[in-house]
Amino acid sequence: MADKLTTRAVDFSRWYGDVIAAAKLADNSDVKGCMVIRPNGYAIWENIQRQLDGMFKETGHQNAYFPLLIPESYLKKEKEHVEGFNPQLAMVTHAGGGKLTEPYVLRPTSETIINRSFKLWIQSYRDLPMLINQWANVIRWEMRTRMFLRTTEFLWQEGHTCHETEADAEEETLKMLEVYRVFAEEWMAMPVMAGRKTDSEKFAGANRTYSIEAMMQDKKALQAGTSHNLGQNFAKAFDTVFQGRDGQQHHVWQTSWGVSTRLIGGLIMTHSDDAGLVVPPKLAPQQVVIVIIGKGEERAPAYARAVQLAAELKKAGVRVKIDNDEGKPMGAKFYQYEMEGVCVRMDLGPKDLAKEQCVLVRRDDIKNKLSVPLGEAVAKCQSLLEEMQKAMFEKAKAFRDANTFEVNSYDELKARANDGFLLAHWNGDPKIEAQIKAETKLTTRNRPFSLKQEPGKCIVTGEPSVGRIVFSMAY
RNA sequence: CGGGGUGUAGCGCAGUCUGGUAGCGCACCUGCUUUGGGAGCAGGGGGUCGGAGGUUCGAAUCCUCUCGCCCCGACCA
Repeated sequence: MADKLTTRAVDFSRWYGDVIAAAKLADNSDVKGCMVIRPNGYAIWENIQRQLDGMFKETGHQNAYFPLLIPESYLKKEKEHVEGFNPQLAMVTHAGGGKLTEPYVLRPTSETIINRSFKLWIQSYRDLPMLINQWANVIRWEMRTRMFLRTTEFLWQEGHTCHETEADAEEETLKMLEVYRVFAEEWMAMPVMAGRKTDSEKFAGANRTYSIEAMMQDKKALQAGTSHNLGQNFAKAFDTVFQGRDGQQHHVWQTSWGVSTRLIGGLIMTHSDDAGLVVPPKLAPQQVVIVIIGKGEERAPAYARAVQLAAELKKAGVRVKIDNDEGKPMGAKFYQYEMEGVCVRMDLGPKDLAKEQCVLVRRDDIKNKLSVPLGEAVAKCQSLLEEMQKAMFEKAKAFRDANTFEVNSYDELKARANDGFLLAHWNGDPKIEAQIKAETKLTTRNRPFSLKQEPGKCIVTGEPSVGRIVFSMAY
């Protein structure tokens, strides 16, 4: 643990891996692309889950669980869907000592198997809307994997809903995208652009896909969440129908939306620094650590005081622990907690007690040591956590805004390819989009709602454009 | 699947060319000392050297085959 991390400037990718190892978030496993999520990493996921789950419940959704194994024939029912997912499927062909008559697919997403249930559950418009969410693991056979960002197996939630009208489905799609936006910005302190994906970037089987896109510290984009308006594509494939107010049978209008453990990768690449992990207080496994300083007998009074303070902090809902281990030098502990991303460190030793104060250090501002009277320490810890949450968002937002540019020619787009988010006019033709991708590696991220759409000329063809769209290098 | 790299202790590596029965740093364990930014000393535990086969009196080292992992591309949340 005494080793320093690779710095971001030297090698961003290695730095990312070093942070994950140093903060004990995850290990590689013996299965390619699959990772072991360690307690520190899983605690972040649990905090993400707890908050999002509450938000889903508030918007009327219920959790359910559907099988991991999906008959292959289900996937094949929706043409675009099967074409999109085929290369990524893992299949169970043998079980119970023999070959199966029909292979089972390990779910890459659950639209098909959930429609099988929707078909049974829904009879009339009175059963709508049907608002279901599932917390699950999924398997997608990826060529190239990266911890948290793209793993063969990942954890996620997938919302699946059915509605009476197309407008209701569209409203739901946008509502859940907004839930994601609020969660990303208020809980992850990660500014995102919410907007619509182009047809070539949309989900296989959807009519429209919306996403939230964040900017990482290397100026690459990360698609952090998606929400799809599925139209009646799956309903028609699975014959998911309801009797309408008009007495006739209609196919339901559906949505699906999801975020995954990829968010943890986004968290790391948005906020962490060369000293290690930085996590927003609202999601941090450990918010405060009290480090006892001193030798032998002189530690006892500090420890006794720390126990009191920790009890008060816990009562106030703060996740706190005390480090009274005398075996390690203080400095080593400081570096350790910085790598692990503990939000606030309180140093408490004989010198502090003599002055009735303690030293507080905020993780996103480690050079700034604050001396705080012990009587105010609990309140100060709480306010530091709140300030840190806000400061992290503001810092990330300032970075994103400083690396977002309008570009007005193809040459300029090429020249600035690695500079961040590039707002450019494009004629809407998928072929031009593909050409740009092939020539520059830049992809369209989305058409942000916040970006006022004014007509212009396509930077490649000079043809009319309805408005600028965001191009960026992406994960 | 193509290109490159690499497998020796938990991690990082040396040893391989020139075969002689495995070593270093960190981590870990015990004891003493130490404590306001990565501690010191002493002692200790842990590896059938990715796997299989071969050559040899003898293989981490040479030969053959095989497997895994990492990085770069095509694919993708």
